[in-house]
Amino acid sequence: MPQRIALVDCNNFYVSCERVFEPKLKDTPVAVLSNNDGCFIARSNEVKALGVPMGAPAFQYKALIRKHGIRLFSPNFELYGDLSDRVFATLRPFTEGLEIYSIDEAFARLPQMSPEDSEIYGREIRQTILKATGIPVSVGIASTKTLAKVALALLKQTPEKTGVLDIDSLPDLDARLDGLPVREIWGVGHAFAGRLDRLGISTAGELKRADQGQIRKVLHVVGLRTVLELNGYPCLTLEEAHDPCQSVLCSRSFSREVKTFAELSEAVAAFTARAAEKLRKECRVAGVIRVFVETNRFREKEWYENMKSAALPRETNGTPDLIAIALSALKQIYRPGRNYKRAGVLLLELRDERFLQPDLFGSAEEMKREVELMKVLDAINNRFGRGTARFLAEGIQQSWKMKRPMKSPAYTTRISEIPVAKC
DNA sequence: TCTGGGGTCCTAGGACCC
DNA sequence: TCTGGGGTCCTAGGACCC
Repeated sequence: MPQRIALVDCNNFYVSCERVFEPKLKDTPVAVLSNNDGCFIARSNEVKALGVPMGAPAFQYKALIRKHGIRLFSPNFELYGDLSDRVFATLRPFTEGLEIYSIDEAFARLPQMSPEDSEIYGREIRQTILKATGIPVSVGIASTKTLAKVALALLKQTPEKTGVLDIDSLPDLDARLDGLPVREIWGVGHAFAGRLDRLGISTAGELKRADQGQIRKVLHVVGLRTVLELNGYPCLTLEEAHDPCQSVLCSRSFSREVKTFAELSEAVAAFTARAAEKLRKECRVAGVIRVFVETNRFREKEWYENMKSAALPRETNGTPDLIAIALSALKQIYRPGRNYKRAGVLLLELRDERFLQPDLFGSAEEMKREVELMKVLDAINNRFGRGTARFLAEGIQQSWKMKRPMKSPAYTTRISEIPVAKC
């Protein structure tokens, strides 16, 4: 019997998180915007039905927002991350292996059972997660990851909202695949869909039956794997272990345009500090740091972007060393007279911090002191909130900082913000 | 006026080496 | 006049995902 893979996907996840703590928002139009309240990054079904696409800029929909009373939120990733942890902790006991794929979805290996039984099992998972966390999920079940994704796509087409589908329970699967646009397939993006269209392939069914040699030529091995998976041959394994990360990125758009080197360097220092913090949390050290800046690509006639990578004299995850290198890299790409809208810091060539060793001219003592200092810094910021203790280079006012005026409280992670029950 | 952020993997092409 | 072949490493860019 082939393996059973379930894809558990949280419905409209960020919106669902907000609704957990404001139940009256159920069945009303709700959306979550990106930082600076720029774009739609999550939409309730009601907002989707109004025709607001994913990633749409909010300012273009002002009239619609007002007309339908769409309730907007600034993003609250602290809340979403915590609820995500709870959802997957609830899911885990139902599975024989779990791959947490993103903040709102996970692949799970299910015990062997028939499609009928697996749907019953899926509904039990759904009920349990809903009861434990308040988050509604959908479950797609199949013999490969790609087909489990297809099951979810087919689920969305069906009017009856059971929320669970085992693809092998469908008597008319081939007909359903012929009705599914190829762009809906996991692994087929904008560019691949265009190339497939030129081959006369526009549906999932056609892709499944496509000539594999031709696919390999046009979409390379990545596309070939997708075709094999559609045919029930697993090519993508369940990645149960959390792979150590290969890179750490911190980038932000500014709330306004930034002109001076002083302000830009504050921002880059702050992003570096944040990236270093993430690095330490993952117990990694970086060998290379890359800094990039960008003007507003929607407005500037002469759009400017540039980046500079710099090797670190020794691998580290200490904020002061990283800031020093980042700022000297920034100096090389900063051009006066530009209006910068975005900047970022990328840490690369990461390694496990256990392999850290002092460089030829540094002392082990010094290194130890730095590690201790970072531990204290992280402990303070964990306890009292991010940025409580920071480096002067990051600035004090930080007036360029992104804005989140409509953010909900950190209901589940800050003692001062937990909901209060009133009788 | 106002357009997100964080990742991974793969390929192509150039530099360089023997 | 005649000017190889194979390998690795690096980087940039493309493609995908949520």
